Amino acid sequence: MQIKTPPRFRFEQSLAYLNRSHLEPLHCIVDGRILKVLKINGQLVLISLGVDEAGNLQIIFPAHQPDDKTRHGLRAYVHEWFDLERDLSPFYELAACDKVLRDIVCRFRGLRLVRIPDLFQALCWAIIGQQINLKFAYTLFRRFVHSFGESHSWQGHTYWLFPRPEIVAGLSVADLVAHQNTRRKSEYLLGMAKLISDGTLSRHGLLAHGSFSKAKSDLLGIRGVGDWTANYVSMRCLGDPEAFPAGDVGLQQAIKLALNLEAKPGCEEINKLAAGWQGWQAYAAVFLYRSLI
DNA sequence: TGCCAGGGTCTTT
DNA sequence: AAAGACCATGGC
Repeated sequence: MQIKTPPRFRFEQSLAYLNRSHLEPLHCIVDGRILKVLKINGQLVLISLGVDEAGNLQIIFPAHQPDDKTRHGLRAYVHEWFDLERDLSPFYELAACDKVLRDIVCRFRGLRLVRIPDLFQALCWAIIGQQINLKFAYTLFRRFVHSFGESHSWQGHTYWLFPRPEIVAGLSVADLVAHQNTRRKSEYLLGMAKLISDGTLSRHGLLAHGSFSKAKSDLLGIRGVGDWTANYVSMRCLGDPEAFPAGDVGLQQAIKLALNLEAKPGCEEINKLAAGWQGWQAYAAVFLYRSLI
């Protein structure tokens, strides 16, 4: 199966982002291809995703050939996963004259906003990652997936699906604290799982008003979701191009390196720089994150 | 070893 | 509204 790619797309750039931690539990990368199990419309499918000679995305099914409906859903998933439907020309124009972005965008040309289509997964990843270093965040995230997710083995390798909110909603705070989550974060994760499993919170519901700012304010109403998390989820899950987690220490670090500053810039200074990124703040963040790998 | 890490809530002023 | 206390644990 083939998926035509848009201009300004280089699979390897997004691949490098996806390959930044060997603790990543939801996919593995072998010989430039992503191996991952997905559940599309209730159908399990193992995919191997890479690029063909023409530079288009190519999906191979190592296990079972899916039916047409599943293929259709998979196509939509990949479009969203790599943000293929966005025309990035305005961003590249903007970045070419920006002192922070110019060099970085040149170095990582072709990178896309790699999205986390599943809202529950995006929220959990953000919450687990709050206030701890990225390596520890991956450790906790992996432990969470391996403990409560669904596994499928094929040819000696085990593939994992992210835990369903109904499963997590049935856990206790103690279950999550035992995994070295803080008590607070455990409460947040359980609360989130309950909101999603009882239907109060959904990705569709967040986007129903067609307004990203409404979605962001709805997210902010959830316990455990502050400015950083609301922006992170708006960016990675909802695809809001203007979402920008300004307080992020990683972004601060990236800007410090890009401008060769002596100290990390504060929120105020970052917002001043970001004023020139209107409409493309999320892409600025994506390239800044990428520069740290 | 002490500071830092892809923050957030709750309380106090 | 703004500032401070507290959370709490691994990484380096």
